Amino acid sequence: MQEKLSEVQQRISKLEALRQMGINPFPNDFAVKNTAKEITDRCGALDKEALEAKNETAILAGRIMAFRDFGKASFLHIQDRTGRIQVYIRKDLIGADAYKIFRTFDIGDIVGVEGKVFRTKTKELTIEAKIIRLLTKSLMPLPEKWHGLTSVETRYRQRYLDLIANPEVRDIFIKRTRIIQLIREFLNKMDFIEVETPMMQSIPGGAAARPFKTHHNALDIDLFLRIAPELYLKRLVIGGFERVYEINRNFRNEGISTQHNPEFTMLEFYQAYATFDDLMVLTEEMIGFIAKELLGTVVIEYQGEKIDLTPPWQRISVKDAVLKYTDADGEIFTDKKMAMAFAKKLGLNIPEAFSHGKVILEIFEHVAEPKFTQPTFVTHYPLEVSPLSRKNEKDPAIVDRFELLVCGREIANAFSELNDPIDQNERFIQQLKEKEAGDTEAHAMDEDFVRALEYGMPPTAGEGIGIDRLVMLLTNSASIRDVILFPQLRPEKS
RNA sequence: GAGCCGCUAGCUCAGAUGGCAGAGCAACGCCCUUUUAAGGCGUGGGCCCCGGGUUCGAAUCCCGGGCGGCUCACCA
Repeated sequence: MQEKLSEVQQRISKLEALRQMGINPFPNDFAVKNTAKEITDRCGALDKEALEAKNETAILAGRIMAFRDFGKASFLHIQDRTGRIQVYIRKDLIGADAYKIFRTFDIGDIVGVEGKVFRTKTKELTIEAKIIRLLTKSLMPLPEKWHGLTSVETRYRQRYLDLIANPEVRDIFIKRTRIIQLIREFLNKMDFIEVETPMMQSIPGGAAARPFKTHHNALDIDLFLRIAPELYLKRLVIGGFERVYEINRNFRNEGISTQHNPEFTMLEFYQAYATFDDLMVLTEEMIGFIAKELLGTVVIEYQGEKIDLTPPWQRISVKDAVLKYTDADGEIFTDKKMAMAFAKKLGLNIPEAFSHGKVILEIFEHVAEPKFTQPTFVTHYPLEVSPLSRKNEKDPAIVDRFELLVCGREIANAFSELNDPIDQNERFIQQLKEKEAGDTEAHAMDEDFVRALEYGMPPTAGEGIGIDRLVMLLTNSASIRDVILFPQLRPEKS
């Protein structure tokens, strides 16, 4: 019979052969004592003779990543959560029977190893195995050792393979975790408390975006996945949590790109008795702290650009930025018709229904936003596009708000919070008008939030930082999919 | 949603002009007790993304579809 065996079938045969010999290919009784890194740290400084004299031993486990077979001896590299280490297997040391079993092991199998630490001729720190045991049989062949896994689609769909094969990918996700830890460390030290607020909301508020809709059967009500936690966090400030933050997912039913994933992670924090000016300083300190702890420097490189995070960062108002990068007449900020005409001149296609502020914002985003490569706080956004922000004391057409731009991208958005319930109610009403005029992203009315404000919210400043984009920046990642473990893709089978 | 590019062995990739489906790694067999992209000799392995069409003949040309990437639009 010349039945063709696939590699998987070959491996299943090996597994069955082991079972025939009374060996469990999936045991769970191997007590791991060491890691690759711990062994390297412990023995890395010792030379061949010193190692010989000290008789250092190790018990560790990991996945077989490479195999070099010499007949009666073999070298392999195994990989655990801390890295790779070489293992040397000798027939005369583990015994002929054990060696025969060992020869059935494949790349990808997970093994436990016990032995002495030594150095080879080429000085590589190596475990000379006294015992090697199969802990998990792998039936699927791993990606190739040299090129690794490069198929972008497979990397995203089978992220575990990406993590096994590509150490730099692993690094990025370890850095992501570390960044979030550092944020918590920074904020906790400042007496912020971390909270969790609803992901399912009956009024999706706190941002201008299209939500995902779902339904609760028992209550028989439609709910929306949240687009922002903002209004709930402010309710907590009203409740007396004067410094509060949440790191969690937001969901927006919009396009997918290198900058956008339908679910993304946001840090939002609120500090009572602070202003948006205070938050600029806090932001400089926090991101500087993260960069220093994570990378050891505040001068980072992103996609070929040197980014200097040394404070203070440039501050410029929307108005000044537009005037700086265009020959616009100052009148466009007071006259909507002038603004529309100027936008048209720039080649922007702007619906008549857009508010004056939205026209200004469109102009700003078109002409100025891409210019800000170095970290820049763009301040004083138009009132109409900021329905939750406090008005500027001197100019009621603008609000005390900033966005942090790095490499032309928005990393953070912050403002002194509007805490006047009557003003807030009017702003919501204005948003409803814009919704009627055709703006699908206009903010919804939230009467319960207005009621909360009526009890009195202390003067507060709040900020949101897009964690995925921050991680992209700090890990030099070009696409948001490279910092999200399982980015949204279309299902594989149609 | 639009434009451009890609999809061939488990992985990484070749396969001008239409003419027997290829390499390296991985796998399998043999040799080899300090290698590290080990080496040597040999062997097996394919829904060429899917469906139509043109043709004596299609991985290759044409049409439709799927999935992915990039750019743009929307957005954070």
